[in-house]
Amino acid sequence: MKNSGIDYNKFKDFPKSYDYENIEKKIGKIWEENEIYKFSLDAGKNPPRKIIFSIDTPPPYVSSAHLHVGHVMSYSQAEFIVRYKRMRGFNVFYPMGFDDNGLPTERYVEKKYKVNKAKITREEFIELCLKETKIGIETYKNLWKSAGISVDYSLSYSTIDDRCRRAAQKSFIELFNKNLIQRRNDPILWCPHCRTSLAQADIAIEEKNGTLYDIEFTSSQGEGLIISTTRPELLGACVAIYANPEDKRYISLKGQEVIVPVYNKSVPVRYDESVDVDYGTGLMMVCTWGDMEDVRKWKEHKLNTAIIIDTAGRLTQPSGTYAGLNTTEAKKRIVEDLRSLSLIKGEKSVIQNVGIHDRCETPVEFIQAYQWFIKILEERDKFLRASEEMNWHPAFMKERYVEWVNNLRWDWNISRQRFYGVPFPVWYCKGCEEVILAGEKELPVDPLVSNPSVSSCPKCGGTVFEPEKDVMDTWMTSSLTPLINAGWADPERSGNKKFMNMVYPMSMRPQAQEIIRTWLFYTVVKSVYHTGQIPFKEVMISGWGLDKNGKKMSKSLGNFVEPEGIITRYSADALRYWSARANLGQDLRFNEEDTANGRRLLIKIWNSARFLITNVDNGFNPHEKDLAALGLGAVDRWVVSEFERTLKSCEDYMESFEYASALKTLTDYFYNIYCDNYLEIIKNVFWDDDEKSLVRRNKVLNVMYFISCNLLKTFAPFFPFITEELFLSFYRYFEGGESIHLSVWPEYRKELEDDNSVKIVEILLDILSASRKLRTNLNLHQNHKIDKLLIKAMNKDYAEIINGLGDDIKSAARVKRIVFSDEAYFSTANEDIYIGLT
RNA sequence: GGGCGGAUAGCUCAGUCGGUUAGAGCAUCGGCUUUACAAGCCGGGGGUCGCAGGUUCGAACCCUGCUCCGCCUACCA
Repeated sequence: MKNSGIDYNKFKDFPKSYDYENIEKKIGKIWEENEIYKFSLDAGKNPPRKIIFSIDTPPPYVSSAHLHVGHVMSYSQAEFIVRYKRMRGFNVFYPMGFDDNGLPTERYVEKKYKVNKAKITREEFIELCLKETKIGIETYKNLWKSAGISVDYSLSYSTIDDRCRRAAQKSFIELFNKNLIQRRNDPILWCPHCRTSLAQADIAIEEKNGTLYDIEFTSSQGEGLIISTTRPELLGACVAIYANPEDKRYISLKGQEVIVPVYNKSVPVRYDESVDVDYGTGLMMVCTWGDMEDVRKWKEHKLNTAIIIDTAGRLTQPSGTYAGLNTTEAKKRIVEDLRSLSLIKGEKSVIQNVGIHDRCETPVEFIQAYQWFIKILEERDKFLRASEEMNWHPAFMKERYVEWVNNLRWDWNISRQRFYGVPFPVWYCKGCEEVILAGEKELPVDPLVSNPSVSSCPKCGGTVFEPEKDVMDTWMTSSLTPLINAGWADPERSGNKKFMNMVYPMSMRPQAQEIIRTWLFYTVVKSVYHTGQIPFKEVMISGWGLDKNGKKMSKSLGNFVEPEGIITRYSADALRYWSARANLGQDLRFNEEDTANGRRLLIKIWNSARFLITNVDNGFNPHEKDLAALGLGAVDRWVVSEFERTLKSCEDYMESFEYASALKTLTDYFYNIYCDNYLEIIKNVFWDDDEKSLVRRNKVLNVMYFISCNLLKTFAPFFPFITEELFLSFYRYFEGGESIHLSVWPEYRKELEDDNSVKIVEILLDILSASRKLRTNLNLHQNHKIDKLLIKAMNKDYAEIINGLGDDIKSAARVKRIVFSDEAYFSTANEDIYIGLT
């Protein structure tokens, strides 16, 4: 690049301190104004970016109030890799979505406005949701921008927008046509608080303290039978008594009926191997339905049905006097009644594992209703095979996925009896219940406001249609993010198979560990079903940000650290430094000290660059000659050689997503080799004005430029702000280009590795280290110039090397002369070399 | 009950293929301020690598068992 127009004088005024607060704001603006991260299919002439690297980034859900540094950690860790890939010449496709439909948003709005589903109209509710969605998106964007997340925000999608609704509905129709979706009247998981059905993935397990009651039933022959249960309120729903077929105590009950207390109804005795002989009395009551096991027995043994709980979790008429009570109240009442009948024969405290709805923590019940299911149980193998085709980082995270798939119990129920979600593109014929689907061109459609395109039922000719009122599970949409990003359901892209093939399967899916069973799994399901392909090639799973005591940060615990304050006090780059300290997939405690360390590193980077910038001479041109052609001294070759090794190792780490080790390698080099040794050894050349120093100065400047510029580039994925600022205010004049983040990653040049220089400089470093120790022992200032450095070298080769390094040793040890002398008494790390100072 | 991860210096964490005396940062202690940086530099001290066995010439690392912490999962009602 031509550099005759450079104003070298302004380099002399380079700011002494790094004003991160203002500079980060300024750089953020520059990126935005110049659209540095904008995706374009034909992006980049220099360098040409032919291969697309596409990222399926998590769309955060609307409630932005819960954001903490752990989120920044997760997004940053993925972003280190993205920035690295961008500098490696990939055309980065990095869209950001916002997950703002479905129950999470509804829950958030319910809490914030203290409303509930029963007391608000659908329209009012949706309006509030849309309002909060907008606020949430803005808050998120601002935070991600201030954290330096280099997404192309013009590619944003929101899971409630037309595009996403179209995709979700298209997915439904396609799966329906492939016979992978069906509507069934099944017992399902139900949240009495949200009054909606749920899928297995929406359930969390919570340990609760409960009571195990021993209740006396009566056999048809009048014999008392003790049965232990934690749910006496379900007595009215009891449809059978079970024993283990091996249990001799109860063989005689075979064929008998048992009288359920309070209700005085007869239920049959059945046998099943799943009954634990040693639990309680070995007798078990089975209800409609207390848990999944009840459901299984009900199905397999075709038991009677006695439903006594309604959609609000209240007992119904068949429960008799308990009708209208919720389960907790009913339990209390029925226990009182049993007690007065002397039928409670014992009780003890137990810890139960109760399934709760993960959004509202209400214990789930089982009810029966027509629901839409996506078949997943019979296709497990496909989903397991898909996991083999993806590269998992870290590898052990795959196990969690495999475990989940192996433990699936239910097909995926996608029906939700809620308001704010994507509607099913479905009507039912009133005459024959035939399912009428919307046409693909009509999408997105809301059957509550539109009519089907057919005027009569193709099956029975009926002309009256009922719209499906339920909405789809929010994961029905977010499971499509790779396809949404690829324009799979976009009419304007429909002719452009080429684009889809370029970005899909996505190159990388970064995400947090807790949504492996939901987002990751469901995305695999959809991809396999729709395209027969895996959705992405690389899976990158981050750990959690923990608080100081090792607890997961969460709003409810009140232990979360807000990123904004940290960014203000320490800078976004410093927060990213903390994020880079955890190995991928490992949880990391948040420690303000670490961000302070990050800030120290940034300041050091600033100052070391400043040392170069303020010392370049007018007309300085680092590209005049190749480094190798400058006739460098041993120390220069050493620092370059070590850099090349560092670069190689950094690259290898980044390629395997081990950003933490990459950064560690870089900072070790930067501190120990470049700053503390190289700069300390050579800095004399800027103080002395003798002929020798002047000649040396030019070489040193070239070396400093080479190292610091390349090091800056390798730091850029981690610290995008400070590296950009330094690039724009200095290096750009020699490198060209408009952003360090669009510049080319340094080329590893093996020919610059120089083992000989490393060996030679090791001797210098041994002497330097010993002289520093000696100065400390003598209470001498490290820079205080001393007259003589005494050296005793008990090996001829060493003496020769030391002679050759004379100027550098004098410079490094801050001495005027080197004298070989047997009076050198102070040992160095090299047992054949001793030194002394006089 | 099953699965996964973790336990290394006072604290937060590295530790690659099993290989010299187990590392870093912070903290701590001592020293040093005109000459990139005191938000700095130089130096020191600090470890039974969770416990117990085993394999090996050699183990923080591999094997077995156990303890504690975290997460996921499960039908002891």
